[in-house]
Amino acid sequence: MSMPLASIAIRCRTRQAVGLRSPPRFLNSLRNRFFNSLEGVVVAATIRDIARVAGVSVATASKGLNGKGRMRPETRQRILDVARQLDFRPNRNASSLTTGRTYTVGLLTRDGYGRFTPPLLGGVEDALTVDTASLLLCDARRDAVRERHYLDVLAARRVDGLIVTGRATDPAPPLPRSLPFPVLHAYTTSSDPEDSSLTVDDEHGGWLAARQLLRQGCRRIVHITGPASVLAVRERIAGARRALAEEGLELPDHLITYGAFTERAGFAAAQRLLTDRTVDGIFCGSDQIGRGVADALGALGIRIPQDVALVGFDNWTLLAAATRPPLCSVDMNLYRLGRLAAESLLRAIDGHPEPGVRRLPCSLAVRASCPAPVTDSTAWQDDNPLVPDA
Amino acid sequence: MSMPLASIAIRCRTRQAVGLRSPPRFLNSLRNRFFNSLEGVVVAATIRDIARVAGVSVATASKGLNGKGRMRPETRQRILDVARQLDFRPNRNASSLTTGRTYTVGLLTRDGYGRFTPPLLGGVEDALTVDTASLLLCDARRDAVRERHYLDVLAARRVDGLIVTGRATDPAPPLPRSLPFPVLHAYTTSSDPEDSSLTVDDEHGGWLAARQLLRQGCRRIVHITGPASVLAVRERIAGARRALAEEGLELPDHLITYGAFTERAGFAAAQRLLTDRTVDGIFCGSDQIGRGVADALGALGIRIPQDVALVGFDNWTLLAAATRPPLCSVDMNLYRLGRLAAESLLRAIDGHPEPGVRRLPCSLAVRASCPAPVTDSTAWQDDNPLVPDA
DNA sequence: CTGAAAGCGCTAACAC
DNA sequence: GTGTTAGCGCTTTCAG
Repeated sequence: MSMPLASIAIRCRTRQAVGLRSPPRFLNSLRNRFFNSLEGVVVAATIRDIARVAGVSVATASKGLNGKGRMRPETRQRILDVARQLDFRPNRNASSLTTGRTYTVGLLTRDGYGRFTPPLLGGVEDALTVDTASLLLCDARRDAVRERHYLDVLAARRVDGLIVTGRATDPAPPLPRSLPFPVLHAYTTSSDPEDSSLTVDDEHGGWLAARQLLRQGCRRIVHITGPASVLAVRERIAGARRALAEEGLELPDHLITYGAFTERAGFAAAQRLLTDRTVDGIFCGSDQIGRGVADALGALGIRIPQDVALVGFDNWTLLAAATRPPLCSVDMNLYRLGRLAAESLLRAIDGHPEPGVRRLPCSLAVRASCPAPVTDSTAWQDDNPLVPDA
Repeated sequence: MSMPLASIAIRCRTRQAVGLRSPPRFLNSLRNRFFNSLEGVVVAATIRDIARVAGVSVATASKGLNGKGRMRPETRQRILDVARQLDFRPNRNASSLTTGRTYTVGLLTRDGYGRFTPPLLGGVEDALTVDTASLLLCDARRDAVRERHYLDVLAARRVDGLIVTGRATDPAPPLPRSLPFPVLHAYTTSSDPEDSSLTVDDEHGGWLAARQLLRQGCRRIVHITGPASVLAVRERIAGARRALAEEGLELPDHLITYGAFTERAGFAAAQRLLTDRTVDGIFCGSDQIGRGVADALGALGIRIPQDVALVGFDNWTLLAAATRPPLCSVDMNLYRLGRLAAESLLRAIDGHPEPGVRRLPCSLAVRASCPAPVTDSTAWQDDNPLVPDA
């Protein structure tokens, strides 16, 4: 019963090498079953081996292995035992031929592996493993040709679905329709409302940031942020205005500085703004800006948060925690976004697409630059093990 | 000749949904050929469709599509034309069944998607696309169970090879031998000398850093770095010592501060060290440390580089460029490392493994904190489009 | 130069 | 309960 697998006495390291020296017929039928091992080449067990050794038919072996159909418990057990002994690994490529499911989803990034995609990746992968699905990675950079190419590759591999990520939440031109798999846009969004997109609620993030400054007691709040051409920038402003309005305050245009999302820009803007010593709170459009602002305030001898409180955006721990003092920041919960995106895609694959754009709320990571305690559930939960941390 | 594909009049969005309502026999044979499109479900063309429409046999169609064998040029052309018209996409899972190659390689990271893996990813992917191979992503975190699980998954998917990355260059316990595919360790290394590893030459990096400080005219150089338990830390020290020795100088133990790779640690160490005002150069073990050091010097009124020159490590543009002044830094060329790792793996897949540990030289990104001109070819080439930049 | 036939590893419909 | 049979889409002999 525990009949060992044949171990062919050719010493070599790869299937390819074997393929080259193999006589036409004999080894050919074994072509994709070669394993390397210390003893040389070993042949991977197929379901036929299992069936033979377990003394059942191939069909029964299949059912036994997949827990399908009805059969005597001891038969099933025997099949499973044999499979374990022979170190059987069902060839998923073969099974997908008949089932039509590959349990593979593609991830197409238009952003390389910049700042936003990696945290997403972690969430996506975690959600997919539940369904034993795997992730196929495609980086289209910002190149339409590459993108087209990858879509072909993904189609050729018959992925069950696709997640698209990008560098901004702005609606991007949709992928070609009539793709042979459902698509879900994560972080980035599609301009076609029929598509499914899951992204960040930047309005909410802006609201959280401003409200935190208000709680800290700030009354004269200014905003230093990125280019106005970026949707997220405009939405965060809208959110901040809503928070201020709730207290009867305003964020007029002349108190907003648009620029780059960089430390340098933050530093320069802060120097300029702080000639007005009545400012008591700054909402920074990114942690990089926040970092530059903090440095500028430090240089000017302005105390944080006593004189001016600061809230950043992104909760990029590495940066926010190293700021002096540590930077309170809005977290976009990208890990969770990835997770939910993958779950939504799995539902779409199961025939329940969820078209339209959905936005996920942000949370707040309270730190010393604006330490007012957060009493409700918007506090940042550390469910993001994948943020590069220090 | 341009006979259109049948377009079944069932409106629905996914194969699954079709599968559910499909009568047993008829649609069953079409199970994995459903496509979505505006008109409803469309059936993907198979090689049989091509053959039929082109008026040849399946075998001929196959040869024609793959450019194999001999055949009349016009026959081949006809086949290709039909394939294009029918938007034919060969099912790679099916072909891998017969060829034994999946043109898929796995990437197993033990580091999540932290600091070092993403730049690597870009290089790996670029090298793989040349071979039309795809990347299957597996994040084992630091969990042995997950790792074991993923190895099974990869085996079940019959990947052609595997790249393993990790968070440090220290030799890690090898994967189980007798894996059914060749393995290449990138950045991380295997403690088994039979395995193939490609990593960074930290000794060279340390040498570059110290030599740059020497060129700047520094004579009393100190080193602030991470924990001594990290191999890279020790190797960089060895390299720095070699550079200093070339000038008859030394880097005695008491001028080395071990700590964490953080800004905070760099800041504190610099404050302590600079009570000794004869120090004129600091080699920082990471850009984070460098950043902290620069801030400390700034606070002490010490000018960079006039009073003290600074060289960092990692060339993490985001950090190094934002330092005041911008931080000169050693680049580990991770994009290139990824590229070369993938190329080496492809050779291993082709039967030419390259066992042992190979180390790739570093380069130097010269910036204002230590601006001595670099005359030779060790200057940092900007072939790393994937470093998150600003 | 082309095609018929066999087979890759696995699943599923249907008899027995 | 279990086995027989017929595929999935593609490649590869090998005979014509």
